Amino acid sequence: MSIHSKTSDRTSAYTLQRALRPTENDLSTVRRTLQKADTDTGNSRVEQKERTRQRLIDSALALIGAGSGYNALSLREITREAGLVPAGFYRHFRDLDELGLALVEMGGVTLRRLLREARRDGIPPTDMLRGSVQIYRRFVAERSEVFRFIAGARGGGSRAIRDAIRTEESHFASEMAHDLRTLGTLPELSSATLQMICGLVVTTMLNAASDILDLPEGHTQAERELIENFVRQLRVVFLGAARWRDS
Amino acid sequence: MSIHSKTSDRTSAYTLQRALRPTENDLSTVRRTLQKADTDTGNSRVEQKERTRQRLIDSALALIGAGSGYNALSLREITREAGLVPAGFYRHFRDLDELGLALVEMGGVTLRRLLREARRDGIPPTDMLRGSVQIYRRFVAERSEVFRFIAGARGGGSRAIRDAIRTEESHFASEMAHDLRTLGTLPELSSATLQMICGLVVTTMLNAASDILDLPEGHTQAERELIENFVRQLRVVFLGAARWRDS
DNA sequence: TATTACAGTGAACATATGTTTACTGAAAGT
DNA sequence: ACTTTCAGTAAACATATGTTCACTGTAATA
Repeated sequence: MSIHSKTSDRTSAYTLQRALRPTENDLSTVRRTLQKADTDTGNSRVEQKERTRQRLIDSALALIGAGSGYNALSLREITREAGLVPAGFYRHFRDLDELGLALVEMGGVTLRRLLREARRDGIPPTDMLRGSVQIYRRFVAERSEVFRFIAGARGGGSRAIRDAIRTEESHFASEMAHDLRTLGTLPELSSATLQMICGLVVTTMLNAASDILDLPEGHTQAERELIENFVRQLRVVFLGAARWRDS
Repeated sequence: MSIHSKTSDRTSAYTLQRALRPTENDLSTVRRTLQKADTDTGNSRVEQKERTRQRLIDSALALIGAGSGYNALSLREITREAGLVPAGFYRHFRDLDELGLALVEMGGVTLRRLLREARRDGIPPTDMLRGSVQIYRRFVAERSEVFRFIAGARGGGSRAIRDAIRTEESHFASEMAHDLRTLGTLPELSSATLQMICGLVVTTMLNAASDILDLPEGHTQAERELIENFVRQLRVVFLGAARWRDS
C-alpha cells in the first residue's frame, strides 16, 4: 500500500490525519519533539506522563468511534494514533486489557455524570420518563465512543473487562436506586427490590444505546420509533415496579 | 514455540487435539485422506461439501466455546481446527463475516427450538415464569457456545452481524408474542404492545444468558441468586404488562 | 470411457501484530 | 553542579494474519 516497502511503523505515525491516505511528506524528517508540541498546561514530569496516558486512552476511544470495535483494535494502532512509538505503550499500561479497564472506568464516570445531570435538572414534571430518556439520548450522542465501547466490550471483551463493566453497571444501578429512594419514587419497595429493578433498567438502557448507535444516519423517523419503544419498555418496567409486592 | 522454525501451517492442523500442546507425532506423515475419515453418511459431492462447511461452523463455535470471543478468532485458526488448509476456507465462505452470518442463523434456529420445546412441554401450571426460566437455563448450558457467540457478537461483531442478530431477535420476539397470544396471556394488549414487551423480555433473556455464562464454575449459590434475580425481573415486566393500557 | 467441474492442497506473498532490548535526553533530586 | 530517574525512541525479533495462484485427484457428467 505504501510506496516504500521498508516503511517502518513511524512513517504514518506523525501524519495525525486519518491513516491510509497517501501523504507526500513521508520522508520529511521534521521530527519536532512532541513534548514541546503539546505544552498546554503544566509541565512537571508526572503531568506530562499523565497527559500522554490520557492521549492513549483518547486515541483508543477515537479509533473505536471511527468504526472498528474495541476488540479489533491493536496496541500499534493506538500508539500510532497517539503519536507514540509502540514500545512506549508499556510505560503506561501492562497490556491492552489494562487500557481497557481504564476505558471502563471512564465509562463509569460518564454514567455517573449522567445521573448527576438528571438530578440537577430535576425530573420533568409531566412526563419524567420521557424526559429522562431525552437526557440519556443526548448523552449517548455526545459521548458516543464511550457507549460504543461499553456496548462492544460488555459481551465481547476479555473476561476481566466484562467483569469490570458488570461491576460498573451494578454501581450505577445502586446509585440510581438511591436517587429514586430520595426522590420518593416507589416508596413501598425494599432496597433489594429497588436494586433489582434498577438493574433491569440499566440493561435496558445499554441495549437501547447499542441500538441508537447503530441507527443509519439521518433517519429521524427510525430514531423516533426506537426512542418511543425504549420509553414504553421503561414504562412497562415502572408499571410493574409500582404493582410489585415483596413476598 | 514449536521445535521446528520452519513449521508450516499444517503441522498442528491434524492434531485434532486442543492446540498449544507439545505433540510427539509432529513429523508422522500419517496423512490419511480426511475425506475417508469422516465417511459417516452420504458421499455425494454436495453432501461432502456441506459436511466440511458444517465442520467449519462447528470449529468456529468450538473455538468460541473454548475461551476466545467471536471477534478474536481468525480464518486460519478455524481451518486449522477443522483440519483444512487456509485456502480451503474460500470454497465455503467469502470471508469471516459470512461464516458469522451462518452462526447467527444457527443461533436463530436454537432460539426457535427453545420456544418449540417450551410450547411442547406446556407451561408449568403453578409458576409459569420460573418454569420457563428453568428451560431457558438448561438451553443456555447445553448450547453454551451458541449463546456465547450471540452475547459476544451482539455488541461486538461487525455491522452486518449486529444487524443480522437484531433481525433474529426481532423474529424471536414476534414468535414469542404469537405464542403468548394463542396461550391467552395478556389478551387485552394490542399486537404492537405485545411485540414491544416481548422485545424487552428477549433482551433481558440475552443479558441473563451472558451473565450465566460468566458464572465462576461450580458456584451454585451465585447461580441461584442470578436466576432468582432474572425471574424477578421478568415478573416485573409481566406485572407491568398486565397493567398496561394502550393509550 | 473420456471430459469436465471443483473441493481441497501447498507454497508463497505482503503485511500485521506484540514484545524485547539498548539507547537518549531532559526533568528531578541531591 | 553532578547524578539519577524514566518517558519516549529505534530497531530488530518471532510469529500471526488474509489472500493469491497453480496444482491434483476424484466424483459427476456426457
